[in-house]
Amino acid sequence: MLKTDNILSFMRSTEITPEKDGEQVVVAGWVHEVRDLGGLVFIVLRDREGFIQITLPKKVVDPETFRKARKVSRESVIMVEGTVKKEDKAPNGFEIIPKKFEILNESSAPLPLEVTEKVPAELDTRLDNRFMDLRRPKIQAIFRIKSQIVKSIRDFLYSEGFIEVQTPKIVSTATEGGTELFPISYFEKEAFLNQSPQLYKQILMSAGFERVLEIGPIFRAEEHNTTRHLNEATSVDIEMSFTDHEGVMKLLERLVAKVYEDVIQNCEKFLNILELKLEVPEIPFPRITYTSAIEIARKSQEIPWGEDLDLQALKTIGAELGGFYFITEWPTKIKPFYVMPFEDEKICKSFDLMYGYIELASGAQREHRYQKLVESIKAKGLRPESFEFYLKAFRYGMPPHAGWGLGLERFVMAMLNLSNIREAMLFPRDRTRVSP
RNA sequence: GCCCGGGUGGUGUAGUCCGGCCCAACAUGAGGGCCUGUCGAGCCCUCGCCCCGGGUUCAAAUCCCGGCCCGGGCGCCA
Repeated sequence: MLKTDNILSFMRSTEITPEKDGEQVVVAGWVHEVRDLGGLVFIVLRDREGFIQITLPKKVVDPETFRKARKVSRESVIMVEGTVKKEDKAPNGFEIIPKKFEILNESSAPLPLEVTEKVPAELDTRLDNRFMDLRRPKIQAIFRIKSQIVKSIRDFLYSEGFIEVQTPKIVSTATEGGTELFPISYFEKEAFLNQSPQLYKQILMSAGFERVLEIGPIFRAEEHNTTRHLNEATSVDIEMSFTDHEGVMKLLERLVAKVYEDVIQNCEKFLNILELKLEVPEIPFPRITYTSAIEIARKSQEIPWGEDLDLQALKTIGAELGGFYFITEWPTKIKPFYVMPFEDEKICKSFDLMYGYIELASGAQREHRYQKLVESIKAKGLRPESFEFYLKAFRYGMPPHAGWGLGLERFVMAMLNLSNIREAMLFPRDRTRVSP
């Protein structure tokens, strides 16, 4: 029977070295492969950190253990107690000769996809069987790095005096216009899943939090079907009082550089698994105005001033600039109502952080003057009455403020050079997928 | 929403253009066997597939129609 003290004392693959030769250990994990040579059986055990070879010479191990081990199905969960043996012929220079070999849970066969990566699987098949897809070290590496990215973002922003908050995901109004919202059934009322914490983090500026951070889900009901859109994504949002767009751009580029530093320092193993070599991007990032950006885009297409940049335009600009850069001074009419215009009201204090042709973040100094804000809402064809809960916060002392929202999965995608944003989400929600 | 492309063993592909040589091939896998140094082990035997429904035809994986599902691009969007 399984002993609980074993569960508490088992070692992970990376904790064992050839120097532990002769020591008794307990290891646990999945049967990655079984190589049965007749009188000698090798079992490759896979755990969270790597692989361990379990070696069963017929003449050495007990016959019952030998029989059980050579018949165990791939991906079964096992716990092995045995002796570490220094062995140059074994991977990592050691192997384990088992005394006890316990099958904690037998796996069915055949498997829905190959964890060993001998046969590729399509993304759709992989996502349908994500629990197994995620067993592949390459896939797990993406989420180990994503975890580090989130930790790094938190650490950095906490050190800059940010307070982490949680704002509602169920909201009553179609907030910013632009994107489509998912309607939900909320008792007798109409409600939606929130597309962004924008209005709430601004209200918190009025509340005096001064610097807030939120990492949470956002929902977009767009019927897009591309490799860089999700219907549920994670947004890293910040809002900061007593600063302008320049202030939050500087914060953002420092954050990006810090995240790269931390990932390079702490995720070497996972970067190696992904065969990636990262460099900390140099800051400050180049800044180009919208007006000069369309000048570049005009090399390959017609584009009138005031139009949003389409993919073709962004590809032309991205090819010229490469890496990280900001596009600033956008036309006011293509940005949301809450952005602060310049003196010349045709352009606004809005910026996008780009990586190549991918938009990673978008931010601005916000309009904090009540009357101007109401006018701006009207100018977008929206009704100020439906924003009363928000506008109220601007009537009783709203400091000047600025902020941005960074798409976490897009950031992961950019850093790890993933070809599809779905790869950056454990259980992606797209146009057709709601399960698993 | 628009435009392309596609659905063949558990998985990934070939075959479809030009119907018959396909009661469908290859790899991986699964079941069994041999083998004491494998590390994508090797070798032998066996198992398993044409998305669904109509139609054309002597004959359909292949051609036509409808449906369902999926992928990509555009638009929109972060």
